[in-house]
Amino acid sequence: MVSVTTWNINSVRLRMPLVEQFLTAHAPDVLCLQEIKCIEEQFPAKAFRELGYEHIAIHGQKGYHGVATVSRLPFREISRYDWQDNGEARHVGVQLTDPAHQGMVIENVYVPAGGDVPDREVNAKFGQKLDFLERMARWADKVDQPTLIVGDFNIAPLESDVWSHKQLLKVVSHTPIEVEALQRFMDAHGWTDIGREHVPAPQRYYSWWSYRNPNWQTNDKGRRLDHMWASPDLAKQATRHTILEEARNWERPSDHVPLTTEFSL
DNA sequence: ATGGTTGTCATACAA
Repeated sequence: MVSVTTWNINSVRLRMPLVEQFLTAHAPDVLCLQEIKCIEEQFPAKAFRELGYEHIAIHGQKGYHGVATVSRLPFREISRYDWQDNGEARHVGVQLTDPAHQGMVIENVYVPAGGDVPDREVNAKFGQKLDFLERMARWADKVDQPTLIVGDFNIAPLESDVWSHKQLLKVVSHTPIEVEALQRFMDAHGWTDIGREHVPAPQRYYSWWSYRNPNWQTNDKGRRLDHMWASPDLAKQATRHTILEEARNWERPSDHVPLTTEFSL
């Protein structure tokens, strides 16, 4: 069995106590973090090692963005793509090296949020988000190994991935143009959306609730921005998928919650 | 239509 968690942690240094709480209680084999918000030298590697996560791949930058993958299973870092073509740290790829794990590739990605206005003519960040997705699609077309790609995709593609489809149609993260770009990425490899395999639409499934709504639980204006997508054959080996919604209620929480998938490898 | 919050870094920017 191999278990993998993805979690946008929104500052790994600030939230290391929550990470420790999560790892102690749930102990996934691999943890993919997004928005670590630090450079490699500032990453709390020692704390991870002491928890048994001795294998660490960090792609960081000062203050913003940044991703890291930590693991109890041995891996080798294989890639750091700049799909935005602007030097931001938004991806790191690793491959498990123990033969028992069949060379499983784990890609950890943080798709840009894309700013507020869903129009690339007036909002460059939105254009960068769309370009990022197109470059991901071109890359996915060539993927030829069993791969799991996880992370904060910053897009909620399905109607049941948001609290109100109608009210969010013009809100960045749920606009048709983004959903279509994400679909091109999906079609380029034929990924399986593991989250929706295990929690089929139209069931409620959210992974993020804004800090701007203090009554997040009562109002439940969530979105499914975080995803775990697998190559078709690998997806068939996914046995369990969990959403740790309670983590949104922890003290000084991230606005995203951890998602975990277990594979029979 | 507007503002609501958080984190980093330095008082603005990204989400």
